[in-house]
Amino acid sequence: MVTTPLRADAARNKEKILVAARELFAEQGMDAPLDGLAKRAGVGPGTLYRHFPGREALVAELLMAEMEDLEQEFVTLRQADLDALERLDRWAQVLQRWMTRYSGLPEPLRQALGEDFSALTYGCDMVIGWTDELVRDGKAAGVVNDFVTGREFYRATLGLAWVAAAAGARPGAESENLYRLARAGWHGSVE
Amino acid sequence: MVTTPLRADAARNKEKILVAARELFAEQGMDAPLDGLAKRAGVGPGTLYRHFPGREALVAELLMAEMEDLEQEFVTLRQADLDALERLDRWAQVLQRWMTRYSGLPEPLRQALGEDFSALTYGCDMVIGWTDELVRDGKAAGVVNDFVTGREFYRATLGLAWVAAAAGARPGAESENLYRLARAGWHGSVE
Amino acid sequence: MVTTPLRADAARNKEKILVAARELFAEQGMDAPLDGLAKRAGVGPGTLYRHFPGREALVAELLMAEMEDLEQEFVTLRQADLDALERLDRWAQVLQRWMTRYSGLPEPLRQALGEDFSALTYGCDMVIGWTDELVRDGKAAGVVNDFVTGREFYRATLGLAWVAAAAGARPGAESENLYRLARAGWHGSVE
Amino acid sequence: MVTTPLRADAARNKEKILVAARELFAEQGMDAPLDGLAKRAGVGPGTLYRHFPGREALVAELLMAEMEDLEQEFVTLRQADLDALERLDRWAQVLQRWMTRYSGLPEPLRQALGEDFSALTYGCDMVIGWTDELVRDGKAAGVVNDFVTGREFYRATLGLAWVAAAAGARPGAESENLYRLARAGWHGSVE
DNA sequence: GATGAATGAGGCTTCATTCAT
DNA sequence: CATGAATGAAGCCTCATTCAT
Repeated sequence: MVTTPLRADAARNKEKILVAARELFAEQGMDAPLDGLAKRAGVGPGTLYRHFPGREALVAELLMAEMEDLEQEFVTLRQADLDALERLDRWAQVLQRWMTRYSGLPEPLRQALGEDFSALTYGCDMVIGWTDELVRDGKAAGVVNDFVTGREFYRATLGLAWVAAAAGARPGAESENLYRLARAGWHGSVE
Repeated sequence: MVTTPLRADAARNKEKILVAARELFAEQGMDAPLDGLAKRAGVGPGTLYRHFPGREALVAELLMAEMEDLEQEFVTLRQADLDALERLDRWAQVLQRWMTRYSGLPEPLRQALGEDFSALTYGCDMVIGWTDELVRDGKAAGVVNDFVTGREFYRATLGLAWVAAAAGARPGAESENLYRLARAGWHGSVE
Repeated sequence: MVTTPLRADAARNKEKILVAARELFAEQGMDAPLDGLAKRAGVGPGTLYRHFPGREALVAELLMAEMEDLEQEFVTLRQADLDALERLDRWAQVLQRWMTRYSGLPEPLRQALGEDFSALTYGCDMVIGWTDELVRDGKAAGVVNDFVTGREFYRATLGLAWVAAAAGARPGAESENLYRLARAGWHGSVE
Repeated sequence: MVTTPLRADAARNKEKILVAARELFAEQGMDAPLDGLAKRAGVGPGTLYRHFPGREALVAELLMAEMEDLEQEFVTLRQADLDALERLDRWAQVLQRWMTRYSGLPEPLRQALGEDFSALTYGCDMVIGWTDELVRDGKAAGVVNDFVTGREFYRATLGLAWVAAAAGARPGAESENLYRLARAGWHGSVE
């Protein structure tokens, strides 16, 4: 992918938009009106549109930006002196945090799962790939159930992240238990 | 709650609306425009609003109507000559089918989880109660992990039902595995 | 065409819209913004949209309303005690007045000529039919060139009406001459 | 009007724009978005605006460029060994071709007729002047009606060119007749 | 001078909800 | 009560035009 470097002002605006989007999406969920986003970023709707033709493109870029952090965490985790199970535990948490960083984010992530090509699939597939790597390690180490794949792990995490993010969800014990359930799911021996 | 009995024509209209809603929601998902619903039911939007002040009320009533079937299944299941694990397996399937009967249904169900009072909470709490009963039986029989509650079971099922309903989800094996994962979650011994 | 009679308020609004449209189109031409029209009529954009889904529908209705007047003139003319030539002269004037009643009207009329079905074709074809009747009479009376048809007559009139309506067109003699030219065109012998 | 000669690159850009405009206008009509024009010409919109402050200026220049061809045809025609009537016939065709070279061109031409000063008036007046010359010859030869002037001839041609360009206009006979009508208009006797 | 990013006023629609009939 | 018309706030997008780089 060849990307001509952006002009200074364009880069500045794009950044302003992304910053504003992070705030706005965090506050109002990911289907907050884009016009409002433009206003918040202090740019015209046309500018927003120039940089991101449609919400999906925006979300994709937003996630890609954060995916670097995610990759960082992945790399660190892989190199860490931990056993496979511990790694998966941590990765699950990392994933969940990533998936719920913005209210409403799980929705587009789920959608990406059902599409072969979309602005998001590329990024998501990357994440699934990382997950799969850890899951395979887990299986090799005998701490992950046979039938679990990286994709399954990812999907389950996504689903649980989604429920856990219910509006007035009691924090603490409840999320805890949900996670234990999932963990038992991929780790626990069956029967 | 004292409810004055509806006039015959009013009752008929309400019924027409509910019937139309079932069809419409089945076709277009639960956030289909209400205007279209009114038209399909052959009533004016005003009438729709007289009976249901907002979409949530409508959904709640719709679900309550179907909850009778669900209760029926619950009762049957409880009386069936099955062991606790088998019961839970079947219940999980029943639940999942119920949760995905309409595309978009999981969303309001999740919302209800986070609210103390809403048109849906009453019905959902009932379902959770039934689930809890089976879960407790399961624990008593030693086939359900300690930390799992009916509420958790319900939540996990909801989350997984939601992911499983991704647009172009490959049917078959994939959903299968997701379910196995959940099952291992509440059933599987940990460590 | 079965038309259920409009409810009083609907009829009132529709009328308000048509009245406003007449004013607005007369002032700003027929591609004046519809939002502005709604505002001028004192209704919401939704109301406008309900009555006329798109500009074309509005224009068509507007013209149909005025076509009644036109038909009236046609009928009167046909019954009048005039020779065929005189009739055509008058009809040409009537036509031209009709075509230029609103600034910008010729454009959609021209478009209708090129379409087989559109909101306007029906009305236009009616007008062309009337014109043809008079033209045929003219031919029978030997005052119209052979090769001229009602459609041609209509088209020529439209084209000349369009030029004549140039923004700052000098009124008077100029239009006069244009008309004489057209007249000589279909009538043939020059006085 | 004193024009400082353009720098070589500027001249090149202007040329690129005009070339692109010819193509674009031919494809999409004269109200094609200027953004697209700039892109097609491979220049920024700013450059476009530096050379042509607005669409009208561009159109004017475009036409002026093509007017040289037109003048060429005029000169040739005048020197040709033809009688006055034949000349007018040919000129009418030349004019019409010129006026419909781009879809949507008649509109600005008409506008120019109503303005005393605009980017287009100069060019148009020139064309009208040539027309008038031929018309006067025609009158002298007794083949043009008295009341017809060059301006009238031009206007009638424009109007008929405009109608003839209706979207789905049946080609052939229809346009033919329209032309015969116009011809009979200025020439008077029909063959 | 050239570039192309930014602007921002509108354009058209949609739809939950209210209210006249 | 039922009806369905009206409301009007948004939503998204386009494009002529200006201005920072």
